[in-house]
Amino acid sequence: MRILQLHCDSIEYTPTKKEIKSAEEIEPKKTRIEEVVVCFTAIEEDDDSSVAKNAIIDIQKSMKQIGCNKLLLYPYAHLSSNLASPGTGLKILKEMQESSTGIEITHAPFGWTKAFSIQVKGHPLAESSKVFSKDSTKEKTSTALESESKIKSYWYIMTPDGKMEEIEKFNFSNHKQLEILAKYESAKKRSVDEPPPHVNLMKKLAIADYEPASDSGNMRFYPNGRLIKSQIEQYVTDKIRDYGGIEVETPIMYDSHHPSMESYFNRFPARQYSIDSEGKHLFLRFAACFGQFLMASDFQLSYKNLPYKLYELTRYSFRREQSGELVGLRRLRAFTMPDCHAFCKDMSQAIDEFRKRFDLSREVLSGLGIEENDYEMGIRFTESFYNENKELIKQMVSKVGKPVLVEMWKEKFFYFVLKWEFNFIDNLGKASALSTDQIDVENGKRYGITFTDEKNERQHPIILHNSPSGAVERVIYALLEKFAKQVKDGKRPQFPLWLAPTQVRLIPLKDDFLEFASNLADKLTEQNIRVDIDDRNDTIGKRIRDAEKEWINYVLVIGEKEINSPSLSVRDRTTGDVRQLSTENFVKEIQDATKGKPVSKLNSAILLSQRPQIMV
RNA sequence: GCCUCGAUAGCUCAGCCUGGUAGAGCGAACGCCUCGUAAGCGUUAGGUCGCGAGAUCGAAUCUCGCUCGAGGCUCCA
Repeated sequence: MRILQLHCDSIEYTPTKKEIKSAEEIEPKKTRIEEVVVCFTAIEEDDDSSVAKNAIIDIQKSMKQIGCNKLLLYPYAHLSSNLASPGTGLKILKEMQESSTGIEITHAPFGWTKAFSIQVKGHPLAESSKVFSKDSTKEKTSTALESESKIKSYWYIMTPDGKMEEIEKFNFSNHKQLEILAKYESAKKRSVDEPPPHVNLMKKLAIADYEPASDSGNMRFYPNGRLIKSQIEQYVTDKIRDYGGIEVETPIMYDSHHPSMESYFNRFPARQYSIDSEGKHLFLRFAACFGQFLMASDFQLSYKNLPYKLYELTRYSFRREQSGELVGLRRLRAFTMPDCHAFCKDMSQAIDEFRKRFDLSREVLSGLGIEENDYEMGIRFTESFYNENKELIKQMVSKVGKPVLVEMWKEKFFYFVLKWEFNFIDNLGKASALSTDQIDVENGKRYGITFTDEKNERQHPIILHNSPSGAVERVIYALLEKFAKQVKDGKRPQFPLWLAPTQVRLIPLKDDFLEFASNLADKLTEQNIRVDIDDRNDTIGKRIRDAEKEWINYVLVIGEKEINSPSLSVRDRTTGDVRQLSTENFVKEIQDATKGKPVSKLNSAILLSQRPQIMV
């Protein structure tokens, strides 16, 4: 709230014209007041009753000082560029008027254009300006964020045979990773004094980097990173569409005063980015839920259409995580999230679908190169859901084939009754969720999503929220952390061939062989193989070393021998050996290794001499 | 948000403790070399030492403030 306070001999104002629809209903007549303090007042966004009270107390104090007993509150928008909505403005103005004591107080009409003339006294205390804001600098937190810390959870380990053991009594000696997850989630543990290894790798492999000109947690992706990310995005999208997901695209920002948003806000514990635009208070989505639910609520759904699966790959979702929580590609403020919702007619259908998505998620992770022993499962449910669906839960745990972490809530705190996630455990013992799915029993109603059932009655669907891979950036993080671990164990890490930015590098020994190499490159490119040519004027050893540093799987030196022979000399990075292969067999080997995965063209100049160095 | 640490060439870093003309390697440009499976050689260019103040004859170096970044904590439904 901003106030310009003037001690006046007199003020005279005349309302001339309504400025806004919600202007006060008054008789526009000339008003004159003598010996008065006039407060030109702008009520700003975030002002509330406490601000009104503080302001009036402060004004009364100064009025006492100058010995004046008459106050005119004069709504004056021009003091601020961050005004509250007219409704709030008027409400707070009235609150100020009502909470005053022992003075004569009036206000000039709100929402009117007014003409005024004023005579200000000339003493030192006659003019002052004041700014009031909420006393606490405390951030607005959603009720979900606040209640999160109050949740009462019971922690168990469930073994593949379906037995639940209290976490304190479980013998973790053969389940070190699960122990880390359990300790990580249920208690707090451990201080690490080094940056996670993937941060260095993401720079050295020219995948991604921090962007100092943006907000923290908003990364830049270099050509290599863009290609890898794009391949993962395409793969996950293909898998979800095979499963039956229907891809859509929805806006990334929403009006926080939209009725469906306001209540969801309070059920989803995330901090948001806000954008003010033309009086609207917008926020950047922190999930794809909004868009898909709003869309689905406009669809005319029959039980015959269900389960109906909507899918969106959000580039991006935004969560304003606390600055200290951000780490490399593990935790970001802007991230790409495949999000697939299934609208189901009843719990039985939801559970059937839930099973399918569980299998889908395991398959997707495996296709990405993240295997079962790379992650640990966590499963969370309400006590009542567990009692009614023990078989489902036991079957899922048995499928994983190893003990899983269980969190059980006495009552429903969130909008879901069951949730599971696969957690990747990194080199520093940090757990982060990849795939996840939830059974949501609230949002169908909240968003007014309905379908017509067999009896021609309107019902709200149960909604599943699945991300079969988790955030794409986080998948890259998991892969890089896995690679770092392999390096530590003395192994040579390797991107799955379908993710490698360059799959084949040709090294012509001399310029004379460049043409041959180009022709070969064209041939391989036609077969959807990503091939480039190191035509730089460096020794053969140097160029092979550079290819090694880029983790390129196949290196082919092109010299006299190759030109005069039908076979290629293929240096295979996994072994370091050179093999003689015909072009056909070489192509086949690559196509077999990348079968069923998306293809993408090289995302850099084919000649290395034409590429800038990305020094990171 | 709290604590700790950091900021010097395009990149990685040395120099700072103990104040006195700004250093290396990599990379880049140019030239030599035309090479057979993890680093060939030479020359050159490239810096407002994050910003601001203080003390000093003199500051990359000491002191204070600020900005930005990173890690940890908290957090991660």
